[in-house]
Amino acid sequence: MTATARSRRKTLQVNGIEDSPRGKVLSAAASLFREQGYERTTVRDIAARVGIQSGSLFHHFASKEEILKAVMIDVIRFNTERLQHAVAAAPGTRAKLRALIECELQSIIGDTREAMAVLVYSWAALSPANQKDVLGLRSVYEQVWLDVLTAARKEGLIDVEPFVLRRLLTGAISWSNTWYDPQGPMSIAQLVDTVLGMAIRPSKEC
Amino acid sequence: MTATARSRRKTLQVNGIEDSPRGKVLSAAASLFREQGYERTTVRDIAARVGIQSGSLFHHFASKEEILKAVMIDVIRFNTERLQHAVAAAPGTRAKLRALIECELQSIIGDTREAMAVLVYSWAALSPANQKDVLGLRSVYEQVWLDVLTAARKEGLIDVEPFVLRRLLTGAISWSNTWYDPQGPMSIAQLVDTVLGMAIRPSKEC
DNA sequence: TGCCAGACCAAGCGCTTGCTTGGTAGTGTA
DNA sequence: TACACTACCAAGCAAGCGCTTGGTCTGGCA
Repeated sequence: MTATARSRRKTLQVNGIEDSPRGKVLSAAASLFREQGYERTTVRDIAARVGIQSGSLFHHFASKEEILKAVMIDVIRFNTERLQHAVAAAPGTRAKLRALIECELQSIIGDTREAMAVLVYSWAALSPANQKDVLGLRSVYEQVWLDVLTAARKEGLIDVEPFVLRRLLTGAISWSNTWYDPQGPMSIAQLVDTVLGMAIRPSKEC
Repeated sequence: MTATARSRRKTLQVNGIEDSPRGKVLSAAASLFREQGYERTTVRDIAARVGIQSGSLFHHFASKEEILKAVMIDVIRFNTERLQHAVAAAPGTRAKLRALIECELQSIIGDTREAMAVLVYSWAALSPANQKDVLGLRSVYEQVWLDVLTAARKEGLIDVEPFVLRRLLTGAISWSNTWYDPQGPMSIAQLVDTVLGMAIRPSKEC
């Protein structure tokens, strides 16, 4: 890609990260962290993918862990915003629930796939203090889910305690990044419906 | 613990691993890999927990990765056997399905919790050749699941394609090791029923 | 009693790691 | 022209890593 072409595409990259020098580092780091894990990825790997020297990374980030944290924060912010919009736009509780599932699947197997995998698999690499910071943002995201699930329960749409259901769905959905193939025979919409079918109270489906 | 007490408990430890010198290393390694991840755990950490020098580890294992591989293989063998027995003992397809879920939850939040977490989170640390070896064993385990799910579908007990359902359940179940607390308000039996309720065809529950 | 094999120690090698340092090129502003 | 600022390079340091080496101790068997 030429420098001109690169500077023209200036808003969002593959995973909701800007095309600034900083953004390019985050984008490269997210891919590498996903491919090899955080610890197996060296700062030299990241620098090489960006096309700079390893020392130059520290002009943009104070430490390797700051890069990891920034990847996580960016992807949570991006996905929280998307989730909130999708829920606001959906007409009823059932539609809101479907929107949540669709949104989260989109995050995990679609545009923010790389960074989301990092969030799950490299969590333990963050220091406790940084974990706490990231969890704070994460809880906003989770609250959107819990509000809808609580409403769904009041309406008798679901049978299971919202906290428990949310956690089972988190697992089912996030695991899909290990197997789901967008080019495969199953469409995302089909997968959304399947997951929705698992979540919703049996009798409401008859 | 005295040496006498240790040698008396001679068969299985916390995670289905023997109480030989080799077994003690595997047991310590499983805990540490789970607590800190594979890469962040040094051979010195493992040796210290066992109470030997780091170099002495290499009298029992050729490399650090061999330790990881051995942890994975042992836990898969142990759980495959348990799964097979549980399925054989269950009377009908519905009972077999319930047994599968119960067994897997037991593996993940019960006795082999540590090693199972390692299996999920440190997978990428294995070389491709070792991944292939471990996958070979894993496929035996998965086949037990698929056989039951295929039968369940023929009987109209489930609605979803076995492959897809298995993967959604894998995620939902394995994620529970991040949140389920055996001392908490929810019993394992309740959790099993909840998961079973999600798997089984809606109309069959009415 | 002599011997051997398994289990372990003490020391350290060679390499990679995250990160620091001192300096340079290019750009915008006054 | 002078200055400031951002982005970057080239070189390398100190620490920590997986693993090796040569040797010691001990229990069991011939």
